[in-house]
Amino acid sequence: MKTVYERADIVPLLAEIFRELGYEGASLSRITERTGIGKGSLYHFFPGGKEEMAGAVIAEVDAWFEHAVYRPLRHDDAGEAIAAMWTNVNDYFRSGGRICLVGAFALDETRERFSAAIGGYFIRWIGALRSALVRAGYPEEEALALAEESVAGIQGALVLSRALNDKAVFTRALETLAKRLDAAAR
Amino acid sequence: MKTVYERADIVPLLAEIFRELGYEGASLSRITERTGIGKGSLYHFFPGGKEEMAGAVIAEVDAWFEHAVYRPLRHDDAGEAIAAMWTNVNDYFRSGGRICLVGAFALDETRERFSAAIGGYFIRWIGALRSALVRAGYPEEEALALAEESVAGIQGALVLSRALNDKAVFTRALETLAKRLDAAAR
DNA sequence: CAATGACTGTACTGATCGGTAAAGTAAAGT
DNA sequence: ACTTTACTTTACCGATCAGTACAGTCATTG
Repeated sequence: MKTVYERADIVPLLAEIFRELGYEGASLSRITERTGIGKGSLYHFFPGGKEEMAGAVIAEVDAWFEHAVYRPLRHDDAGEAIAAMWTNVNDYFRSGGRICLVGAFALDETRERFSAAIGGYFIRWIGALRSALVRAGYPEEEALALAEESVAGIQGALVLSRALNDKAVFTRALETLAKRLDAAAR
Repeated sequence: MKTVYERADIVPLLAEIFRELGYEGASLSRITERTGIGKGSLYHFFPGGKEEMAGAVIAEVDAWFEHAVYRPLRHDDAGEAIAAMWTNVNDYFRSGGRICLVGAFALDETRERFSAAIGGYFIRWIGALRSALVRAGYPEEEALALAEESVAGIQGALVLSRALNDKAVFTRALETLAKRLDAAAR
């Protein structure tokens, strides 16, 4: 028997593994064990090895956010896009049950390998949210500060809810952050 | 020539290494390489190996916060203790140049090994801050929400400032969080 | 049906992993 | 001076690491 994969099918599996184990913790044998995909196949799709795999995962995460969050924030109705951001973020991170791969990579030496991609992810998130807040009527400076605070707040909520093993911490934090943007808008 | 160490001298060195490389990334050979301490010595002080080393590091971090932050928050003048927390936290994390080891461990599977210690660290931080806020005049519920938000905000600021490689993000975030506690107190 | 090219499975490499064993060294206790 | 204790150094172990090589297997194409 022989199961045939496509690169696009593999990346989400890799994403889940890197998320749970981190870059160093995700060894090739654990990857093959949990995906059922042999080393031969992995190196066929990712000749650059583990680093290329992690790079592909970051790129896919980035693409998802770009499509589902950043672009709406930049171009759609500001209020709707911001509201959609909160629900999309809550769903994406499974109410705190899933962590942010990019944020996790930023914390250890893995950052050195992917600093451009990691930086870009957050820069664009903050920039897109800032843009929406400006369109919603905030002054430039306040919009930037609030955007930065919101993105940091999400990352912190992920750390805290995982540390306390309590999803409620995450959803509660998102609600507080969302209300702050609404409240300040009036 | 023979250099003799004490356990208490080694733990801070280990702390810096685990912080930078993460639990999985901190291999024994990299530890001996960076500290100059041989495996024999390490296993003499930490018979439980890497896991005991990381446990000792967490315990020391925890003890520092307990002494420098949590205890003042619980027993000293509320306003002063909160103000001291912000400056101590800013110094401890070197204005964002240093990450929170406990927070980093919470994000990957390392959490499984140390879940009790990790959970306790944050529970006590939030509890102590909550206590100070109550003494400062906040109603119980609001105090808890603000404490949780502050601790999460610090963790998020560390992630973000490291991702953007920009210490200003961290200090700015701390100022915003500090002002929120002050503002709500009036 | 033959040949091609995309993909998989297996077997392997040298390096490094966490951990162990024991000889060696220095200082303190007697 | 001799022993004990504390610590370091060196050498080693089996397991696992990332990565490579290549024969085998299939669907597609001519």
